Amino acid sequence: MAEPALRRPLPDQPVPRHHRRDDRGVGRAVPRLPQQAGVAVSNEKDRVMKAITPKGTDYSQWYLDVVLKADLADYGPVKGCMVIKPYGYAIWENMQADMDRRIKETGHVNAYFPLLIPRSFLEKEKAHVEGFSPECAWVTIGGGEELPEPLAIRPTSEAMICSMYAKWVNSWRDLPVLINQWANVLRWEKVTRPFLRTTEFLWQEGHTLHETEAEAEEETLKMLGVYKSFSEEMLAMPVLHGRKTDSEKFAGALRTYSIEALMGDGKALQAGTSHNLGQHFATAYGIEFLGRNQEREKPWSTSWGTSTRMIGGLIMTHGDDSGLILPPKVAPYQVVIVPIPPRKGDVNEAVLPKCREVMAALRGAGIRVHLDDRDQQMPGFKYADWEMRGVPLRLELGPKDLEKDQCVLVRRDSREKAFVPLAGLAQKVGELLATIQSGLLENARKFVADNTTRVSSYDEFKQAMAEKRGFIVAGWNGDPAIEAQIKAETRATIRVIPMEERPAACIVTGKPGREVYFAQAY
RNA sequence: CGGGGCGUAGCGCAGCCUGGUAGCGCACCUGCCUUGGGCGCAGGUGGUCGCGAGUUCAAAUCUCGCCGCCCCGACCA
Repeated sequence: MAEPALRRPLPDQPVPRHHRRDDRGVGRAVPRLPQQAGVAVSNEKDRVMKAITPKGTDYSQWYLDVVLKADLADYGPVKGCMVIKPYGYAIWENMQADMDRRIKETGHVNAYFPLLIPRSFLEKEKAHVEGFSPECAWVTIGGGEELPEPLAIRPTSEAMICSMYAKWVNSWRDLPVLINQWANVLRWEKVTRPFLRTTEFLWQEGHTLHETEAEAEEETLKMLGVYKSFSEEMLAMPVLHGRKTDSEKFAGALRTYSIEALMGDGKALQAGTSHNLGQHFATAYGIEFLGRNQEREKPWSTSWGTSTRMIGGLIMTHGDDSGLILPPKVAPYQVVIVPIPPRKGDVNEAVLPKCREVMAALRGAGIRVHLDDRDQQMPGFKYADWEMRGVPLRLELGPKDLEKDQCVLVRRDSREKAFVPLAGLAQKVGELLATIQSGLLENARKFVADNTTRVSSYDEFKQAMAEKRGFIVAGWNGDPAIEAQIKAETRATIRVIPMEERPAACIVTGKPGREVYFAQAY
């Protein structure tokens, strides 16, 4: 069988894939195939129809192709509002289940707060309302009548939740309040991209109250740590973590921390944020409690969130020119079984029953398995199809394998192929999945390391930004004006200030400062 | 919000310049055949050409207006 073909990415012609009814590739720097009326390139027409734009040709087109071709999402009728399709939603459910477990293990409970927020509520915290007003959507009519007060569709829930907390908290004994909610939020975005920045998105938002500033800070950092380990352990997506500069801080926060991942095109993606809100919201929303010393006090609050944006990060961290590559821990199907039907007249009709048997055995071992028993598709089609969807392991089982009591396992990440005895298969599969999971993280870490540049002059900085982007470690003196200047001149912004302080001279001014991580942001 | 591109079948496109009532590939349906890397053959289904005006005997095609979508940039999660 065509062993060499196994190692070759399928779309071996740079063919821009388009979607919907637009972008003919005109005006874009991408090659087009010569196109006669109706005659797609003859011997490769299928390949042409199904291909994904190679990353190197057009990274953002590659991303959109993968989202659509892997069947993760589709565009809805309203700009920026996507449908998360079952396959994409299954990934989210896997992420959600694990994140939920981590949130609960750190002592939080779930609740649900209303979607609609009265304008007067939102307006109580000045910086907050200013930060969100440009992207807020308002409901002004209800039941056919104009409302006495417009209602905001939540862009985030601090206003609603803090208002409720004001009712609920009376004593230091009521603290801490540790509540999380899973919800949708809406932010009116000018530029949208599936998963990365959508008008409506799904997330979890934790909102907590604490007796002291130290406790609030501890909570803020604890959740940042939860996000970091989730990202690395589940998504195999390595992240930097650290504090945001004032210009990147959440509207109304005292301090914002974030985790930042590096995408395949050298841009950074903020994948989760955690805020120490100080007493700003307690003050604005009138949350007070009677303290241990019998005096009225204001609690310290935090909030932290991760969203469906992480799915975008997942795609761009691992995907290749054949499509998605999913870490086993979040893959809806960890193994897909492709049966190779017996030839006509072949007495061996045991292939499908055997596949079902194998599926049952793997499921019994807790492995998520799908049997692709569609009889109208060729095996080769199925290989390409599931590769596009990123299934970590493909299991082929045909008449020849039955004779030898074996099957064929092919890894999505390395395309390595192995003949494996059916006896003890579940254990072998489990091991392979674990290997793939850790291998993906390792590769991603290597990518980050290879694309992190430490510079000591602004010239080096500019050169690094022009040549490879990625993370750039450089000295900064803490001046927002310098930060703005660097952004204007290079597009790089400070992604995080690392937790550990390392002194370094500012690359622009030469003044004493500290090392920070720069990158162009998504 | 600025720049660019594009709206014709589910998807990708041709037709438009030079008006005459819509075509190709894939997908889909039926049958046969095939199945270890995107099978093959034959026959089918499917479109008020983004919307609205105008010009004309006649508009996918020409004119004007509107709407939408994608990409790049600015801005913001």
